[in-house]
Amino acid sequence: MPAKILPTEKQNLTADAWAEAALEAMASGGLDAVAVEPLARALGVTKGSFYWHFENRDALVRAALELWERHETLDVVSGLEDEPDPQERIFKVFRRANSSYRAGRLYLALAAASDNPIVGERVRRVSQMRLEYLQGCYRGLGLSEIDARLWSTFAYATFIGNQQNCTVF
Amino acid sequence: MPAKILPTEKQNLTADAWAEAALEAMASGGLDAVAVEPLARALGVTKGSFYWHFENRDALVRAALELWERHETLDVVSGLEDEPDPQERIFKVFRRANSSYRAGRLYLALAAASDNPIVGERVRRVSQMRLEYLQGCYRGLGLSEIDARLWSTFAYATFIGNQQNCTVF
DNA sequence: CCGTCACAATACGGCGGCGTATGTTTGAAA
DNA sequence: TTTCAAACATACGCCGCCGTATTGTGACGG
Repeated sequence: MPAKILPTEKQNLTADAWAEAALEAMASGGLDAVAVEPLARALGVTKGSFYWHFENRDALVRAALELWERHETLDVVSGLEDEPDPQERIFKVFRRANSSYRAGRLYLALAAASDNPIVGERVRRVSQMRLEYLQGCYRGLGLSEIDARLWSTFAYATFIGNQQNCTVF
Repeated sequence: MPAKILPTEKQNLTADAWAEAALEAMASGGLDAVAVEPLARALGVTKGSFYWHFENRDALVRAALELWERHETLDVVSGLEDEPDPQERIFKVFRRANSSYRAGRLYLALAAASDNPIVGERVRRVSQMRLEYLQGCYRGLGLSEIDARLWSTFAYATFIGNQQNCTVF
């Protein structure tokens, strides 16, 4: 949210605001909760506004996923380039990823909707980027390629499972 | 499916058949895919049949969840009472649970829909039963109460995360 | 042969979301 | 001031699902 400071108090909606609201809905109600009219009501506008910003509902889903992918990659990996120690990187990246309850619910909803081709492609890409990053950290610890792959997938699976259990309970 | 062998080839639908179809739909399309009319089409009947067997859609969801709970408890735990070795029990229970791809998708869909009170209650109960069973196994290995709890949750989280990754990829 | 009962088909009204077509406001440039 | 386009509102038709009410049908006991 760039938060443009402009004279008008009543801000016009941006496409990113819609995408953000779509993520919010997806986190709390799954992919099917990304519906135009309920979102419009939540944003205090009508869908006449929506169809100016987007072509249709699928375009909104795509935009939301792109936003999510950016958040997942930038917000987690950024700020770790100046951290030289791989062990410290692993700690920090898990701590950072575990901080948000919403992120867990979001990933769970997206994983459950991964049969949808639009969602599935993005989810697989994000998962692979996470795994490759982790694998790089373990390689930095001196592990072989195979061992790094083993331990990263192991650690990631434990993380995902714990996250899923936390959102269920 | 008791598979009643009766003269009539054209079998009448039972409530369990509807519940089984509901589970099938849930596994491949989430909770919202449990819709009366699409299920009726899939079963080759009309919804006029459905509303004779069930009060409404929620009743179907409840029946499907009960069926799922029975499968999860009976199909996994049954046949392990004659296995005395806890280590062997842990092996077998994980192997058995990992056998079905559909079960993974089902649990993922249910976990994603656990904000629904009907679903959430059942999911939490099943998860706890699984955890307690695992904890019992680890206790049987000689671990203390605390250690057994630690290792069982750890193992279960790894299992769940790996299962989720497998359904995504 | 006839009721009747389990099971299913048909028909209907309602609701909510999608997308479109067309107004209406507003800010800023010309 | 006029003009124009961005941003939103309004109104409409369509479709899919829910639930109800009513009717239909095949099997079985009497």
